[in-house]
Amino acid sequence: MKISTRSRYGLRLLIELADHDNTAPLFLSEIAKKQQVSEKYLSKLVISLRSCGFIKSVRGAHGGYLLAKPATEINLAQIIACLEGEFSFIDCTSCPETCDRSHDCASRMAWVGLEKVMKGYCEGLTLEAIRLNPDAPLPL
Amino acid sequence: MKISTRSRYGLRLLIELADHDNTAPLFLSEIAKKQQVSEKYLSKLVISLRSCGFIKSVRGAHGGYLLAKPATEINLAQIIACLEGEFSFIDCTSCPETCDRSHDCASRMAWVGLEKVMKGYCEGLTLEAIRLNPDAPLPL
DNA sequence: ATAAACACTACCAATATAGTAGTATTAAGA
DNA sequence: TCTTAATACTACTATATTGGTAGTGTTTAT
Repeated sequence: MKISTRSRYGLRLLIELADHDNTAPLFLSEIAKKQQVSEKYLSKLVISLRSCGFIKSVRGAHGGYLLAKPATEINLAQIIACLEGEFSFIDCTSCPETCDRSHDCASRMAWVGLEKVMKGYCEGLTLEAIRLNPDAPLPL
Repeated sequence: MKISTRSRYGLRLLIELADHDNTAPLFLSEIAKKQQVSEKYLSKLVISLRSCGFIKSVRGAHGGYLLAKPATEINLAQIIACLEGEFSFIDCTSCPETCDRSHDCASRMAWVGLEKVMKGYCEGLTLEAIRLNPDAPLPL
């Protein structure tokens, strides 16, 4: 039940972009260096982030990446959904057919509730709020 | 970020025990059959569940398993911690040393908050409450 | 033209998860 | 006391996921 490095690195990358003056693009090489992460690996993440509409890229020399929309309009639930494929803690919550006991499963109820709580928190937390690093991590 | 089958099966097994009259032990073979899961696989889970003090076993013929304490005194956070090894969504929350940027990491705050919310929910949900299948968090 | 940057595809390695096999131990009951 | 039904334990294998690399193609400022 660990969050993957995709989400971890991806969020950090977005924070980096949000922190940066958004008029000029940021090189991936620069982000990679600053975060001490493989540029090649990040280059796979940005494809997802771009297709989800969080960032836009500038190709060619002096290219790079910038946020495609204000950090106030991106929330953690969206970022996770983008990088993990979907926001789901267990398959039978979104797709009851994956298990034939879904119709009457006490344990499923617990998982559905947990996922709901997680989603609520993440939807309420914007990239901007994360970036500003509130010393109290505002629980729901 | 999926919950593992260990936790899923483990929770279902505990519910089975909680549903059962706790004076006589339940065979693992019976639980496995009822849940249509490999008995061998369950036999590994019960070792963890027993060492965490949730269940007790009766060896020999007519043996089996029963709850070691009331279902009201076991909560979901404990069950997850038992079966996943620990209740942790990301390593740097409980152990900042795993990452050298922990001291000032905006993204870490977000994960700490998420984990806190998850833990809060799970600690508040007892096995008994799960078993009783509250109509609360139930969309199918 | 050249070099700097992203875009894309394919692959490999490491780890974690899921599941199996087989043996040892315990205890009820004939 | 022998047999049988059950848990206890150790070791192994298979599969899936994750993390990461390699290499080539494309775009564009200079």
